[in-house]
Amino acid sequence: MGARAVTLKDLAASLGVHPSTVSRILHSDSDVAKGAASAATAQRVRDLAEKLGYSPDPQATSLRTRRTRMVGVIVPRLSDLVLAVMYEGIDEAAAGISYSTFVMNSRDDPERQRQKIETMLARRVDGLIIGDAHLDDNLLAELTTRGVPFVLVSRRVPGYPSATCDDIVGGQLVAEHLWAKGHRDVAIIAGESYASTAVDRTSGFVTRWKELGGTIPDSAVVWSRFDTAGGREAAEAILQNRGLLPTAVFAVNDFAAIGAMGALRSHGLQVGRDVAVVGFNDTSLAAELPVPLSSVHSPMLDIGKTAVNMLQRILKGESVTSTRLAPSLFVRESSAAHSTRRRDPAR
Amino acid sequence: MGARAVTLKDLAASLGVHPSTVSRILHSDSDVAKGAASAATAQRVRDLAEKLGYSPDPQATSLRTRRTRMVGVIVPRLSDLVLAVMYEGIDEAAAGISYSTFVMNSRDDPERQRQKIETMLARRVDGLIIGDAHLDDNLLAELTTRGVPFVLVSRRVPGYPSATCDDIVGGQLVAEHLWAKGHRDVAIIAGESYASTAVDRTSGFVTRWKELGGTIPDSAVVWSRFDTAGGREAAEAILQNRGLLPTAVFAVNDFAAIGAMGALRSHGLQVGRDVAVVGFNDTSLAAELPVPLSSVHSPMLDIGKTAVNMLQRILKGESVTSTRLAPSLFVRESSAAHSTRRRDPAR
DNA sequence: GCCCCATACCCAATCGTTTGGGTTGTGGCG
DNA sequence: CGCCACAACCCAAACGATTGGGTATGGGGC
Repeated sequence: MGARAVTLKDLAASLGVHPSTVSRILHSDSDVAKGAASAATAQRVRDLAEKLGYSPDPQATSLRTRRTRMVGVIVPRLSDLVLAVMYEGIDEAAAGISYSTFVMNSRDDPERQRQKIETMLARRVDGLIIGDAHLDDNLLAELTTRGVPFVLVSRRVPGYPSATCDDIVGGQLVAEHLWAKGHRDVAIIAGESYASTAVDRTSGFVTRWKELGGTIPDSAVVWSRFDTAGGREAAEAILQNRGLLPTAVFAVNDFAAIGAMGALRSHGLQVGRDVAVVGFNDTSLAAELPVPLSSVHSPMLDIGKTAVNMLQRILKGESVTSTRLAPSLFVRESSAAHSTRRRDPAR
Repeated sequence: MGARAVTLKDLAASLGVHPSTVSRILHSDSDVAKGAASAATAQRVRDLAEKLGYSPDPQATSLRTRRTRMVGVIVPRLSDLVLAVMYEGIDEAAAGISYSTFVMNSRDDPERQRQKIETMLARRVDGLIIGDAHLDDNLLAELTTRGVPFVLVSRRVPGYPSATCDDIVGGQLVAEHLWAKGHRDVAIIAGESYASTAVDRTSGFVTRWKELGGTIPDSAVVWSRFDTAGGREAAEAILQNRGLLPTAVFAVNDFAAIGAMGALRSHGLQVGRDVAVVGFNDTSLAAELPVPLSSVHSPMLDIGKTAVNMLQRILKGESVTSTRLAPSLFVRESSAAHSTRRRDPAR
């Protein structure tokens, strides 16, 4: 780097005061560091710091204070739009309280997950935001016993603090919508069973569906990957099952929904007329697709910001409770029509 | 954090040697730190370090060595799939040489861009990878005079080291493809004029098109945002222009292409039959869309990795030359058909 | 027997900040 | 006039690692 950065000592030397005095002055949030320096001196110090563009060395500060003001964020994939947006919320909120964030991709692989967490801890992050929690792993228990502060985001795991969308309610909204549109035969592309998002959205849907008087066979719930290819495969599986013939498909993720739309179209079905499709997350793409996709909006930015707030409180030693933010359904062309097709096993 | 981390001094004390000895042993990549310690001692040290899970404090190390092994990455938006994938490449390559990366979003806003760069420099990153370079800004010149090491990624600016796709060739590929399919009236959704990706892809297309004997009026080149909504608006503008009536549309970005497909469909045109559409980047979505989208594949992961390699060489003081990685065209249903529609001004 | 030279270490300064504890000097009060 | 409080500073020891120098010890060569 070009010019040697200006240090506290430099400032102190050129003003003829002691570094510690400069430190105290620059630190005090009050206008005058009470007891540390005269108002005049304080002003001189601040002026010079400003003029020379002094910025404290975070490494030195961290070394002394034992806090890095860095948080580690771990997500399945950053190229998953949903997590990318949450991360934007996280980063924005973190920047607002002058924290910096490290992100890493775990690809939802438990081993990689541990490894990434270790490298973040080796970097001495103050805490973690975990976006790839698995329901069936004891990683979180280990972190707790090691005393690592963390919050979950996107996915929840009972017993640990999390900021998520209320996925159960989200699933219910879809159930109510499809029921109201006259659908009685539905299938669910349910996502990965280790993710609470998938489980909750599915169970929310199924529970409400049954409350409304509907039935839904186990074979109508297809677990899948969250991406487009996964959605396509799941839809193929559904179409293969001659006993089903759903008039509507609920995919717990927009990308899976897009894949499903592709598969349905390949089978000569027109989405929005022959079959309804509803996704989840209301990613920016949903409204803009050739056939606009109905989707449950989850407040991804806010979820990210909430996670940061929670982590901040945990770092302060306060206790927090998990937050579930309210989703809302956006009905678009893919599921706007009333169901006309009746069950027709002879098709 | 729970247990106090174990330090060099701890290791030294419990083995009865001096911290500096431990440091030298743990440092030497060779089996024995030559001249520093006996093989036996070295082994004892390494064993204990392993057993106690010693990991050096990066803050302390950085303070002393004046290098943080962190690189700052700045992108327009991480929720832009293209940059997200490049970032994955960057992060992977960086992790491979035990560097960590900070990412920040500039939203392509020059002020925000500067501000984010300043906070990265305040964090004392060793270098920058810049993914949102504007052709018309002198930020890069400033960084150069300040002696900040950086490389550009995704977008290039003449005179600065960059790792990009060869966008000119990419544009040419599309021109050749559409020409071969019999199209003679085309429109371009050109992207943001401050981004080399947009400019190069467009000029590559136009140049080749003219070489092939085609003509393309200025009004057929519509500058736009890179996202879905931008593509939709641009397509609307093209359709509004009664003088055009293109049989094919080239969008310099897949998301813009998706938006355009939506607009075309709203106007009763069937993509792949009535009008061809070609995108750029070959994002994971392209192949999976209801109407699979032809797209120019750009090796995003490799671009990211290349950028890291280049930065590493710059940090070592070596000189580097910009790299342009070869694109390749994937033809899919959206542009597979031969053009049948002839110019029909009376439509 | 003496000198020299590896070998195997130890010492201490240093990176830039923070922070608990001095140390002056001045003014006010009784 | 003596004392005390207070303002306005200074001092020095950390934090954990690195690194350019020492310094004992022992063995080999002559």
